Amino acid sequence: MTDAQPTAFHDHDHDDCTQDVLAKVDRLASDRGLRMTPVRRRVLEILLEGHRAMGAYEVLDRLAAEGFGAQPPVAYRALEFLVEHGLAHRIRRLNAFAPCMHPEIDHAPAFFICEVCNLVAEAPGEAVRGALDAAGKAIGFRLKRANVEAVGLCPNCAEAA
Amino acid sequence: MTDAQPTAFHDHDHDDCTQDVLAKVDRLASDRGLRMTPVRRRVLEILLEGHRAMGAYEVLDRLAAEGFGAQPPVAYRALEFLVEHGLAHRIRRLNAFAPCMHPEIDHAPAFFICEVCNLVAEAPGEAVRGALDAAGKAIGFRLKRANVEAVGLCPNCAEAA
DNA sequence: GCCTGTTATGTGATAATATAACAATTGACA
DNA sequence: TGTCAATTGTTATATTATCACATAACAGGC
Repeated sequence: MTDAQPTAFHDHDHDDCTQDVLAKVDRLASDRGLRMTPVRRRVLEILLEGHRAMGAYEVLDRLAAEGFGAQPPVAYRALEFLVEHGLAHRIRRLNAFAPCMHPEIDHAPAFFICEVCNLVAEAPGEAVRGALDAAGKAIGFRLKRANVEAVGLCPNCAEAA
Repeated sequence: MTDAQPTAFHDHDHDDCTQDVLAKVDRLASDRGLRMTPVRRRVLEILLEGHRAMGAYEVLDRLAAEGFGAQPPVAYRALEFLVEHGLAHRIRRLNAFAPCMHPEIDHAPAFFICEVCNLVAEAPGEAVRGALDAAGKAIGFRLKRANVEAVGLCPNCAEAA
């Protein structure tokens, strides 16, 4: 089951939120034999610090400051690993990355990006994906992956406006 | 009304297809007072040459070869103009641009990108958009724009595989 | 243990994509 | 025809991403 309400746009205990995801990831990594090396885990933690998408170079700066390698491939490789294994998502619209909030489930996420506060929420996208599948089927397209990214105002910023 | 079947993945008279879009654009431009200057029109024509997405620098090379300016802003500005007025779309996944095949109608396109032959089809995305709207509404998000991009195999390449 | 193939990391260099800033030109139209 | 706004041209630079190759860590067989 997926959360009906993504936490991003709501007050919540973010430490809990983070720990929850990390715990899921640890379990999942040992189940699947993924190697959560120091860089990779640290990158995920960095992404998890806020419900924002982070550019590779922003991540890289953090890594470099902490004694990891300081060249772009260090960040890109870790990010690629996370994305590849469903532990993070790439938000194309922002040329940035966000942690996956549901690493085990919900593998058809839709992203809602607030253009004011830059918060990014990962919402269940099954219905969207269903519609997309149907549209693809209608034209004989064999759909593998999709990215669905919406831009607009989050509840808080919408109210403020 | 939107085409039920996008032409991209099917045999068709591409000259007709191109002329059709250009004619619509001309009409629309004069209706709305858009200035289809030489660069802009040429860029649109270049995009229309195939049902592929084209990078800004690829467009730029073509422009430069034809005597237009040879610097990136020349291409980016024309592309931005086209996108802004709904005459082209930006395919974030590819860092590239595709002509709009329905410049007047269908303003919730979903894109289907073939990972083998690189053809890009613009399919009606009303249903997808509807589902996305609903998902957004459920979390109180005021949706402004969205990009929906699917990657997979077009009918031809799927059959070949 | 220790060799060995594989996977991961570090580093330098560079490619590809995109924008800022400002000058020169063109077009609209009073 | 003068003037303002929009467009184009050009230089420079910012931002994002990858290549290529060396070094290090790890896993499994022996």
